[in-house]
Amino acid sequence: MESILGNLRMRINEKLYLKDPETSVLGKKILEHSILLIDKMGFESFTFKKLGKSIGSNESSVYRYFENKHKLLLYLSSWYWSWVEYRMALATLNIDPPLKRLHIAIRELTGEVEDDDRIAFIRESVLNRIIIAEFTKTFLTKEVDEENRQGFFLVYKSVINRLAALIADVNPDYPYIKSLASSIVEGALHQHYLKDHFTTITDFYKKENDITAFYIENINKILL
Amino acid sequence: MESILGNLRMRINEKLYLKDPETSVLGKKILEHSILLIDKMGFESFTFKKLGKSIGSNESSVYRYFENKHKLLLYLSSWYWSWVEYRMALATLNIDPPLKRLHIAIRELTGEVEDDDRIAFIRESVLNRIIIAEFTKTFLTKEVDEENRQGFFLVYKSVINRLAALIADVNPDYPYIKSLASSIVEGALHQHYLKDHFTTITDFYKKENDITAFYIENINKILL
DNA sequence: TGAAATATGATAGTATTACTATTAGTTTTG
DNA sequence: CAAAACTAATAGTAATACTATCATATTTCA
Repeated sequence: MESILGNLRMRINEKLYLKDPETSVLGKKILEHSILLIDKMGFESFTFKKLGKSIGSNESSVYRYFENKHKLLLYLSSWYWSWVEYRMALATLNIDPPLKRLHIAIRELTGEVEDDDRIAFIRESVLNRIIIAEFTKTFLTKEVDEENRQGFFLVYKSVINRLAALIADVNPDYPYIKSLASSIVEGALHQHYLKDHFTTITDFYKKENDITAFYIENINKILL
Repeated sequence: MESILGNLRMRINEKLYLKDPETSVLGKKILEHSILLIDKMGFESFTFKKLGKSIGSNESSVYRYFENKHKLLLYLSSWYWSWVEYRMALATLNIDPPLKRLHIAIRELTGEVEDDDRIAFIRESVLNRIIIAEFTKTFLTKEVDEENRQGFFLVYKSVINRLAALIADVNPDYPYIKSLASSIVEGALHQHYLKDHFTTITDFYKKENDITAFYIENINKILL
């Protein structure tokens, strides 16, 4: 298996930060509290001034780590997808039957997220809510092509391509492997959002979660 | 068939505007040029000041029609989904075989959009690009629940429920009818975006468009 | 027709945002 | 223990997202 399993540092593009936030106490506080604040007030209302205040520090100190809040969100997103990729790789490790491996990967990508206590300053369950509510906005911008060229979405695309590879192991003749993979990853976020805010257009309700079953049942019918 | 076929006025929640833009020359200019401007510069850079200038008018005049640019985008989105709903209803009219009717609806929802010359001040092909790039942002906000309660997303949900009804006609026993419908509507927008900006995670390329085939093939396998 | 109502355009003003720059103090490190 | 690096605080700028006011032009309808 790849080097991804060796350590718990996430793959994050260096151009996303000015100073690596994982290397200092203040940096980790910025990550921890930016997640909590964005979750609480939404990305549009979130500002570096408010973040500075909430960590007993200052706007200008936050700016020394991140150019702007968009880059910070890209950083948190990369962190998240890198963490998901790691969990996906780990969960499918040593699983030989391709279909079983695919199901396990889909479970990791579409299921509920629990906190990972190995990383104290990131609340993964909260970060997951941010990804559901805010991630799509990171690429729906006029700067996508330039930022994509700079590699800001590499980890996200890597997760999708990993899923695509597992799909290909099950049925290499299916003609839309990549679109199926990207549909599942994005669609799962969307269904989670709908279950919390638009219950009349999903079959899922707050507590009970069959989103994983929905995707597994569909992919079985599509590929087999 | 419903009253929707009787006239070409779109179903738009009255709380979305202060003064109905379809009732005046200036109002129609606001609609026409806001579409062109948002498409050109992206929603984040778009301002009422720039819009006023581009129509040879004034910021304050635009504010007399719309409270803010978010409401304007909600207005344009409602207009779009209302137009799609109308086209969907028309295209499936008098088509009896349920599967054929479903395929036709999916073609309307996932295919390329051409301008509708009956409405001079709306360039539907451009509005479609805006929906692909900006619509998702209209509901990924902290105000969703309140705005949903006010009915700002009724037309969108109506399109999805109409698709869900067509799915139920083909296979009423499928357990995830609504989620399948919402996945297709949102997923099609996403795949169109990917084909223009993230070619490594779709099977579709700029010119050639098989997005419709992707959804029809999948839904056949899922439902039959 | 002419007064009243309505619509538009222009300007000014406010609070907030998204920064940049500077400086002074504090902590780390070689 | 001196130099370097880091942090906090403050001030300042341009742009945004409005609100308010007023003058003028246009419409309407009595």
